[in-house]
Amino acid sequence: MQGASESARPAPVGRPRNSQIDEAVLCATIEVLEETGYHRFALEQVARRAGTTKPTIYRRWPTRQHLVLAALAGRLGQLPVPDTSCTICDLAECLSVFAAAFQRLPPDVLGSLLSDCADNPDLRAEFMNSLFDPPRRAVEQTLLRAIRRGDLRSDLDLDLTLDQLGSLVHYRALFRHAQTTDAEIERAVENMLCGIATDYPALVEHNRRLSAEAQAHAHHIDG
Amino acid sequence: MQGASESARPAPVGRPRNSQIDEAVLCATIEVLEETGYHRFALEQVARRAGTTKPTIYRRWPTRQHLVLAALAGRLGQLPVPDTSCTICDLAECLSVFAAAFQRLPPDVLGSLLSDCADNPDLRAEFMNSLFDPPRRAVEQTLLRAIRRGDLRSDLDLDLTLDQLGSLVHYRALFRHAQTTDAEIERAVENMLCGIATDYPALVEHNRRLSAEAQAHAHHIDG
Amino acid sequence: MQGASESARPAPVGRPRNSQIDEAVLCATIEVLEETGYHRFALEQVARRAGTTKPTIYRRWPTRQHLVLAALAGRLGQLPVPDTSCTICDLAECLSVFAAAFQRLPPDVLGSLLSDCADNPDLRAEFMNSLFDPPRRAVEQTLLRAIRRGDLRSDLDLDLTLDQLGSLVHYRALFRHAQTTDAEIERAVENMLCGIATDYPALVEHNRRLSAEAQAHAHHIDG
Amino acid sequence: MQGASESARPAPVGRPRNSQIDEAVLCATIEVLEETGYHRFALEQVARRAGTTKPTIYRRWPTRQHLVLAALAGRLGQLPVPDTSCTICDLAECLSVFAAAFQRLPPDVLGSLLSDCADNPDLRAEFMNSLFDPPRRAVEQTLLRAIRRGDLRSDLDLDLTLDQLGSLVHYRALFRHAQTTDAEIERAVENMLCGIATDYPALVEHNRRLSAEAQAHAHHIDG
DNA sequence: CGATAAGCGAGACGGTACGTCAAGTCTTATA
DNA sequence: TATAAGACTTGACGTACCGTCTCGCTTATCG
Repeated sequence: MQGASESARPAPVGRPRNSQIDEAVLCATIEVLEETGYHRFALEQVARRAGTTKPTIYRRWPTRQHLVLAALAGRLGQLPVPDTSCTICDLAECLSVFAAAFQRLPPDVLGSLLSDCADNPDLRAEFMNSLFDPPRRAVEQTLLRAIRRGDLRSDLDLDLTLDQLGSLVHYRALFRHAQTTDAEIERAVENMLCGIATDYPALVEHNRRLSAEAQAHAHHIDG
Repeated sequence: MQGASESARPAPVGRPRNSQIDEAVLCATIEVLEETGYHRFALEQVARRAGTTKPTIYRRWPTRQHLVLAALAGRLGQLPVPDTSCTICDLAECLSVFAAAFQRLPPDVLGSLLSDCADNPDLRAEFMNSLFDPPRRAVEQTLLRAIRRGDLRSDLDLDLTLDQLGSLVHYRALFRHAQTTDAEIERAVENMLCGIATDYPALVEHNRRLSAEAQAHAHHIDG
Repeated sequence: MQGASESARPAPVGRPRNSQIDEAVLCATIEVLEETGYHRFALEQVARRAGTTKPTIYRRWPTRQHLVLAALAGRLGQLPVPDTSCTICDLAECLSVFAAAFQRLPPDVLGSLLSDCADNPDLRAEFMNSLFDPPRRAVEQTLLRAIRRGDLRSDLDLDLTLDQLGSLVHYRALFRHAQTTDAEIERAVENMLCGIATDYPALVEHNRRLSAEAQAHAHHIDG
Repeated sequence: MQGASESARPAPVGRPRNSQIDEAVLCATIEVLEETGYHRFALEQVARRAGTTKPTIYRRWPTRQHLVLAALAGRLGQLPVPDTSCTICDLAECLSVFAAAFQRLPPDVLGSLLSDCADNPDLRAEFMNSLFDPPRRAVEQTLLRAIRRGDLRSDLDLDLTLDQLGSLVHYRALFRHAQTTDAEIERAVENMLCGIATDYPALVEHNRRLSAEAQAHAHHIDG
């Protein structure tokens, strides 16, 4: 029963929108973005390529940023979040899927777009919601499940850990300074889970002793 | 005899440049950047504020990007790399210094600038060299020292680890999604050094068993 | 059947141009020209004064020269060519009308504009067609009628005669070294029609004799 | 009595000017003018070609216009004014010499230069004095001699007649719409001396009659 | 079925900033 | 003190997109 729609949409009077245009424009947006980059990205080009015109585009997306955001979000789609009982696999899988998706993005887009959203809070929220959060949320859920399962320390700082894992997705997509293969992702997960120190307690002890000495030294000077 | 000319800089003939202008322009660049953001950043404004004109600016920096890069790099300056015998302190100190420096940068600049440098390899190299690499190199040296000292696993993947630590600097400067306090940096270093798993070997074992099962299952289906 | 549209103008698709802008710009052009002269003539001033912007002007006239040309040509308008049976009146009338029109032009425009058109043949042709030829053609037709009527010598060199009369229009407009009143025009026409010599045949005879002598002298020397 | 100052040149103290520079600059000016035309004429080009710099040029000629004027005037030099007892030869000779000289000038210079001088009276005077007057003065003297000799009508309007002859020099140099050969000059002189009408008195009579009729007609209407 | 309302292609419009060019002036070091 | 070199201020250039507007036309739904 669509009774729900009784109060719902504002009665579609007039000529209905041609939804093929939406698709054509989003598609053209991606193409132009890939060919010219975000700078030199001209809406007029998008319009021409999509076989339409600027006003028709502006009727659908209020700003260039909204358009690009929509196009990119569409491309990311609804990526699946794995849920096995294996913490290691789940993490690796999450990261792998998203890293692949982001590496397919045109290289200079993420940064520019983010900046262009900087002074409009709503837009920024939309950016975070559609491009930043999805991989983070997927990893977050995996981590929470692992904590509940007792696989991870319960006093975990989630945000922090998400950054340290997420850097493989966004950070590398932005700076493109290194490849992100599956092997690398596995190593990263390992790093994260078991640490990189050979003997952490020893390091802590050493650190504690130094601090004490430093303090004593300071006292000495003060006194 | 002007044997002095042996190192022979190109002989400063003609009216010398007024170095006060360099300073004034760099300074004005930062100001305008902070007030208007990178988009809306107009060279004419910079010129006016520095009490000079566009051609004079273009004589010094070939493009807007070069100018901004120079201004930001100048602001980062030569940050100190600590070197005590304590791996934990050194890492925390490095990250703290750089995180503070980057958090002082105008919010939307890093991303836009990066993108604007995308299609000019030289410019991009300069960006990486003056804004991306410094903190990474500092951390890298600290890590290498720690490996030599035997504090860290010798098979460490440096790039990967640098990302997982560097995310606190660049990644957060870019997305501004979370605070980066000293306490947080300490926690991050701890995460990195000792890992977040409660019992890593057990996780590995579990993972191995699942993989074996999956393979068996696959066989079963195939056969 | 669209047979009607066969002669049809190219179908005015898109938003039509605002013809008030054309007028305002042409008008502003004349004003700025008169106030600042052709040098110091700034398109930005014209735009501001016409209440519009540079791009809008460039959409209509491809170069500054085209614009100025159009403005001046418009001001000359379609000047009438008199046709009575009286050669004297017709000539005087022609010249008078055009001299008056050109004397109203801003003083430094004609020369500069002409020079600016020098290296673009099309532009130069347009200059000649709209500012140089009209008075000449008017006078030319008057002369041709007079020849047909038998009032003028049939072996007349038209171009030459046009220059000798036209100097009152263009030449004086350019150099502004002398007034051109109606009285003066009448005197000029008289000069042209009946000559300035008291006894032309005598002058010719004298000239012939001298030439002969000179030749003889030369012979004498040679021999 | 300024007798004292008669020897008194300004005391040649300091490094003397290198007069070769003057020549080189004037020469380079002509060359650049011929190659690029007056528009696109850049002082920096002149300086480079003359092996010197802008300030050195500005020390000698206060403006670009002064420089160009000097260069052109130098090229015209002191042209000779013929003086035989033959009015026809003298006129033709004068015009021929000057027409040749002006036709050698770069094509777009005269007009632009004239315009650029428009708003500076001194400069304009200098222009008139060095480029406009010389041929006119030569012709003027020839005409005056001819009047004294009784060859020309004594009530001659000199300015007017000078324009009608001078058009062959300046007017054609400006508009370049027609060749000026010696044959043409002879024809022009003939035109001027004996007129182009077949029967001038008849034309005058006709004109007088028409005027009378017109007046009568007007009376008729008025009354 | 014809009025109404929106969608649409086309392109004009007012803006803003761009990066470039040349003018004419100045400030050095050198001759 | 003139010169060579080149930095400097000034101001206009012509171009490129922006995001909005105004047309004439098409395509729906509603009265």
